[in-house]
Amino acid sequence: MGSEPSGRVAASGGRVAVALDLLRERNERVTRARQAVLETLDGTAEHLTADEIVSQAESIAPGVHRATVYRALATLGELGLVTHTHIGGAAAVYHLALPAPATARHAHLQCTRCQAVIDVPVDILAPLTATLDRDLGFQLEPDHAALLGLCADCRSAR
Amino acid sequence: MGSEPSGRVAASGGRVAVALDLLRERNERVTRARQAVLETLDGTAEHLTADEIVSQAESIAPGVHRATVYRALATLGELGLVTHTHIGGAAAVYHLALPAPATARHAHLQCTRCQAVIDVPVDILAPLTATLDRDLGFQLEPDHAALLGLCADCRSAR
DNA sequence: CTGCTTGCAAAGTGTTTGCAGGCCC
DNA sequence: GGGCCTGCAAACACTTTGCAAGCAG
Repeated sequence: MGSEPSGRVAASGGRVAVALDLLRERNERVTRARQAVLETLDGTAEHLTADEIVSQAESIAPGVHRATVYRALATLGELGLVTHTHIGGAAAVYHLALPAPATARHAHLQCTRCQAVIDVPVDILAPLTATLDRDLGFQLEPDHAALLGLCADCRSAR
Repeated sequence: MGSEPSGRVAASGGRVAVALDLLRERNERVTRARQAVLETLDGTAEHLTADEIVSQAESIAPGVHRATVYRALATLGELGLVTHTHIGGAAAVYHLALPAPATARHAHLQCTRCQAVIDVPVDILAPLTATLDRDLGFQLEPDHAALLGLCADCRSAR
């Protein structure tokens, strides 16, 4: 399944390795729990909820605790390595913000009927971002909360 | 304080009265709890959380229960009389969607630093709404979730 | 060693649900 | 009087926190 030659993380080039380096750089400790969280996030293109991260991290670092995952996500978030998005009023989803914090960012649309989450490039929000900036001085974080509405399927279905 | 001549709700013209009429029209029951919720929402220009609505409704209809307020808000929401907005990952805020369901709607910006909530006319989101509609067939509900970012004050402060 | 991190358990929000009784129509 | 609504309590989902032990540096 994995593209790594061995069971270990690649020594260079991998996003996890980059993240771990940044941890060391900031004098944050490199722990099994944090590695497991980073590898989990690196291993999926999906948006993972904290609970899903717990499950998957569990298989990398058995015994890792839910609370620890939350704390790791908070720390990694403060360092800018991980971002989260609030989906409606429910659980937040997390993703790795690497290689560059501003690259490949996407916003989320969620359907209020079927709950589907649709990724859209942040570009779509660029005009709005500019407007809010110009008119109100508000610096939008376009990927920090999902936009809610009805998806195409549910619109035609009802 | 109030602009009503007596302690009772005005027989006509009041938003609460309009809402109650619509309830009857839909064969939904007009109960003390629902009235209290509507009057509470009518009485403030603020965005109220469910908990704040409970407190204030309590003084109109003593003994009204939290769960009942949630159910009333759900029912009123389904009828289009009340809308709610998810503010970040925290409690939703509710407002009366009257007189007309599509009038005076506003979106919410929330500052991720100072938590302030800023109202903006939905017009600002019109271009985005049009883009999402055209490109993806997604029907945005611009006031259903707050947009997160940094407010002008916090931007300059840091 | 020093103290940041973890595991555990428990508490804290915000919201929903099952049930029996009560009120609206 | 029939059935929708309510009050109550308990459960629920997500997240946070206090504390003692553990591991990173």
